[in-house]
Amino acid sequence: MSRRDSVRNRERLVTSAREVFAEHGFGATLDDIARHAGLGTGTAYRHFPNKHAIAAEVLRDATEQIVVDAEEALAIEDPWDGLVQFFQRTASRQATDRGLYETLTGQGDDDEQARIWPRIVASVTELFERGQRAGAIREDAAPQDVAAVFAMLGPAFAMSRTIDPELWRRYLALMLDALRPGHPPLPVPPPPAAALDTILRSSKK
Amino acid sequence: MSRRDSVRNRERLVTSAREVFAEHGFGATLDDIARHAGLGTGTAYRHFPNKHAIAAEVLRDATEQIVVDAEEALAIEDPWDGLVQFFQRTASRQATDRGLYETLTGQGDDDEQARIWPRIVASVTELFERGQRAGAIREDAAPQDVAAVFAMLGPAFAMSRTIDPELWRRYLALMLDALRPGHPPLPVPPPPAAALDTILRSSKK
DNA sequence: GCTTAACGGAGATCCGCTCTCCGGTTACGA
DNA sequence: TCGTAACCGGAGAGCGGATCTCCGTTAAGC
Repeated sequence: MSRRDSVRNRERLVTSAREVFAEHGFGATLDDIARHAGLGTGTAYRHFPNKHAIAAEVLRDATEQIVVDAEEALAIEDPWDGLVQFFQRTASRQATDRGLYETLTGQGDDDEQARIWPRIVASVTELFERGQRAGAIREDAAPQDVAAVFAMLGPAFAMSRTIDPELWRRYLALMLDALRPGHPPLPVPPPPAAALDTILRSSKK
Repeated sequence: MSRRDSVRNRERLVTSAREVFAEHGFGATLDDIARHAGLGTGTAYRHFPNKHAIAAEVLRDATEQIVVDAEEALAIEDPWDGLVQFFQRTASRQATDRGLYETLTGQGDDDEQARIWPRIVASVTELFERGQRAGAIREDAAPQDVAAVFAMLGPAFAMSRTIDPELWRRYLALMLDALRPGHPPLPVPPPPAAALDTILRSSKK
């Protein structure tokens, strides 16, 4: 049987990783995580072969929540309200969890992004098209634009971190206003749906 | 007197730097620039003590253009048309010049940003407030939001690079629609004007 | 042609991150 | 209570990527 301290330290590491990734993003070091947990690096590497392994464990919960957000949004009768709730909840999570933003956005753990992405896309597309059929969303927008909106919120999250934790709500509201009907037609067609996965990976080298 | 080949090589380096910074951003290496110019690293370091020095020379022209854009926009009678032209021209420059975006956004050369920033802010504030007085811009927007909009366009520029060079126009149009009057009030006040310089530095460590 | 400034690029140096190794410590069973 | 296996900690080896130097070679200018 395994020792009590070993079990306890593993938990501490996971908790620490959650906090460190949230605050400093995926660029954080396993050493950082260990130190933040009050443990040595050796201990960290005994429990997890590398950063990827511990990240996988931490990220799964966070990304899974996004899917839940989308499903809960679909349960709301009013299509626009549903979309707004989805955006707000999901954005709120990303505003306080830099690692989550990076993962969804293709700047973090590729495997986890690949795993969760199709499921998010499926739900969001449904949510979006429902809103569009109901006339709550402008005709010339496309589901792909949702991904773009989240990508563009990234800098807003960064500003929130240094200026005012709630600032991102202002810019999300701005984007939502733009998605309403009653605007002149958009000048360029949306990116092809097939490019959806590439959309956010773009900032990569 | 200095040798002709020396003069020629210096020019080649500057041209090369312009191209390399535009394509790969400020993270590019002096070695990269030298190789792209078809010259050796030693040559690069003889002409410029470090990356900062050559960047300063290259960036000045590019940032200066932004100021010109703003002034030209002020010369247009219709306040809204002026603002749109400013956004389109300046965004167009940034879409094709990654180094320029990074500089304006505080992810590149800090000195050059500090140098040009006040002048851009002055012009843009005037441009923006003129539009607002004319009722072309929603009441609850603020000049600071312009900086935020440019920050948020960053991911759109990245997408343009990999998907379609003109794609950023779609998302700029989206943001401009949102700046028009006739929307529900924004939920959070704009960042303080004093935070303007910090706004974009946010993505930094 | 000769002198000498300028060139080129291999490699020294630095830096930050990843991961290992092993002496010291501690939990747990007998 | 004691012995031992399991676990801990953190110094530092290894690695990769960037910056910058050094010096033998090249060619411009007279």
